[in-house]
Amino acid sequence: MGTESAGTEQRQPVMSDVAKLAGVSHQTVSRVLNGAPHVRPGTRDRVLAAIRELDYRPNSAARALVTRRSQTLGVVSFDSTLYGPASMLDGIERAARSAGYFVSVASLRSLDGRSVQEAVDRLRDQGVEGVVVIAPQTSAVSAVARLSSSVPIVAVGSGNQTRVPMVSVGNRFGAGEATGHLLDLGHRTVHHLAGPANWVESQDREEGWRLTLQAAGAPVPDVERGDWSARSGYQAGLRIAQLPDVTAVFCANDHMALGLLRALHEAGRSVPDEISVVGFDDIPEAAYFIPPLSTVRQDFGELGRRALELLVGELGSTAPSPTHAQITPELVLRRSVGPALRR
Amino acid sequence: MGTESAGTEQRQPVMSDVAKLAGVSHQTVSRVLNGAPHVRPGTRDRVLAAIRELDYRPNSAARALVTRRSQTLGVVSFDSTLYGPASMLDGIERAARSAGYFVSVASLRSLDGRSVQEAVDRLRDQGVEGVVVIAPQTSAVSAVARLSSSVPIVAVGSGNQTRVPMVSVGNRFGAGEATGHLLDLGHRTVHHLAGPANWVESQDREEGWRLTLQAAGAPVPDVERGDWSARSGYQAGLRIAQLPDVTAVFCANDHMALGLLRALHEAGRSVPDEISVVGFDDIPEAAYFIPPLSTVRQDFGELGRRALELLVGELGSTAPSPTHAQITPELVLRRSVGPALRR
DNA sequence: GGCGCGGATGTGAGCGTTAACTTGGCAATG
DNA sequence: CATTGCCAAGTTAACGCTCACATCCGCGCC
Repeated sequence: MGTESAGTEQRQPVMSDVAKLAGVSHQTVSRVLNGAPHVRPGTRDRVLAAIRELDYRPNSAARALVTRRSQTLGVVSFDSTLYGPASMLDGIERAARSAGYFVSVASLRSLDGRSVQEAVDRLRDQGVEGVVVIAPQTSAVSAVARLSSSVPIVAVGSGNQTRVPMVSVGNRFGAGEATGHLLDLGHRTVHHLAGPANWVESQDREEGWRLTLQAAGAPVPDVERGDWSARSGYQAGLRIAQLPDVTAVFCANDHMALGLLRALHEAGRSVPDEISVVGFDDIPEAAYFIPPLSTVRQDFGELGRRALELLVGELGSTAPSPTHAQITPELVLRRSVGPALRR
Repeated sequence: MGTESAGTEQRQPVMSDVAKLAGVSHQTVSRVLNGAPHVRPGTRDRVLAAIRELDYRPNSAARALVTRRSQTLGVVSFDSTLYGPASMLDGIERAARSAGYFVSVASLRSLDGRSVQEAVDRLRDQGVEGVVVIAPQTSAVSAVARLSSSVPIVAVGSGNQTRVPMVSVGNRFGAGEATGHLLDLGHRTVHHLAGPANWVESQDREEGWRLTLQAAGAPVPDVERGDWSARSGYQAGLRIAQLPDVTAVFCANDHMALGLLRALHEAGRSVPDEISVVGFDDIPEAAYFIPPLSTVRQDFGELGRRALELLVGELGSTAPSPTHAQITPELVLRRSVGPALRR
């Protein structure tokens, strides 16, 4: 008459249920589950059959408790709505899965260090074994650097911080390629529509642009600045369209380039005949802008994968080696660039 | 001389360490942690001080083991690189956090039912308390419906499946609004650039378009079909540009509309003078297409939030009530539409 | 002034698993 | 034929927490 009286109780089967059914001890079931040696094939088969029959699932909490390993990694992401972060998250998840890990996410509300610390703590409380931080703002990066945490952390996408292992894109290189190409086409100089000043990515791309101009002895125009959005690109574009001597613009990302293209279009300045435009990222839509946008391609998925690889390596060894992997971006030429006409 | 000899051992503090330091029993610590009543303020303070001093963190695995609650929800997502899924994921995560849950993600490799089952199982093995499935393909939706799972599931974004609680967008309504508006402007009929045939979203939008045309007694042209990408929109656009009598096109999403706009531009067919175009989604860039795209806005973040709300409700009650919430999209007018000229 | 009562705290068991031993065999060895 | 050694299991004890219950204390009551 107890609560267990009904034969078909709701209770999930546990290891000892399987053991009983297979006529072995629970430890043998554990051995089978973990692929431990010294189990006779026949025994193994009986256990596996029992597992199937009961539809037994090991309890991950119990396992985590005793092994002290949760098989879970955390990802801290700033604005996972953007194409870049979303792609990285995707890459990380796929890589994590094939490495046998689960992925738990935590979005940041704001960019300050406290928010990063909070997110990492949250993940840590959940018991993640390691954390990937996708937080390209300088403030966040330095926050990560001074993070007090017992779990391994790797940062992704940016920065030259040395204390934290990191995988990043050759932003300076990519910016240099874009700028250099425009100069080679005969443009006297190249204007720059930069990203937010507090993003490492912005800073690096701007630096790559500036250094290339200086190396070529070209004048360095004032920088226009946006916030990565098409809207901000449009507004900057309205200003740029007023400048009489602009013949080439390098944009820090494709979305702003989209806005710029529209502003130039409305101002009646033809791209690429009057003005050449190059973006950064190579989002899937870039090839379908009007005109198709030349841009610097970066492989976000690969970025995520490499970050995870780094993190898993970190987990294996006890040495917190501050590695710094880098991915090389690639200039993709489309119709938005052309030779300088007036000169 | 034992391994514990060093005063500064690595071992994470546990509840009994806190208890010892505070001069109470572990149970009292537990009470403080869980906000249980019957703890004297002074005692509480001593415990809190001890917790702070040791930087104690409760072990979530141990707690999950005994409470049988992991405080974790799972999200199954198809292509979290796309704007829609990424935004929903973001909305879900934020909502989950404020409801006190962690979020674990699992991306699908392919669309078939097996893959969905696999992802849900994976999450379940991890011990999630509930699952949100963002899987708009018909195959996935029906897979969810017949999913054998002990955890509550809600689907998001699509479908008219009754067995599973779901929150979706009024796709038919939105499509009808768009189509109706174009007809009101005097267009004899409206062409449709549809999404993949196996997506519920495509089907619903197509149906909304078709019904509106029929209700208005307008002829129903053959449907062009893409795969949501700008590339496919461009290719369809090249075909559409050949058709002499097209004056209005309703696209199943904004990305395809972008491709369409470029194809029309290249073919020398002016938008909106010759052809009006309406998209669906209102991605942030839509306002910066050339020309700015009229589209049907859907609030993905809200969608995610509502899905989570539904799931949490499901968790509370034992009754698996198949609710079906719906979000109403909104037509946003921009310069890509105009009155029909020839008539 | 003994009694009951409820607030504050302690005790012990158990969640489901793995780790570390222990125990039986049986074949190879001297 | 006793001894070693290894394979194939079983037994027991954690892991760190919460739950149910037991205990202690001081107070108001008749």
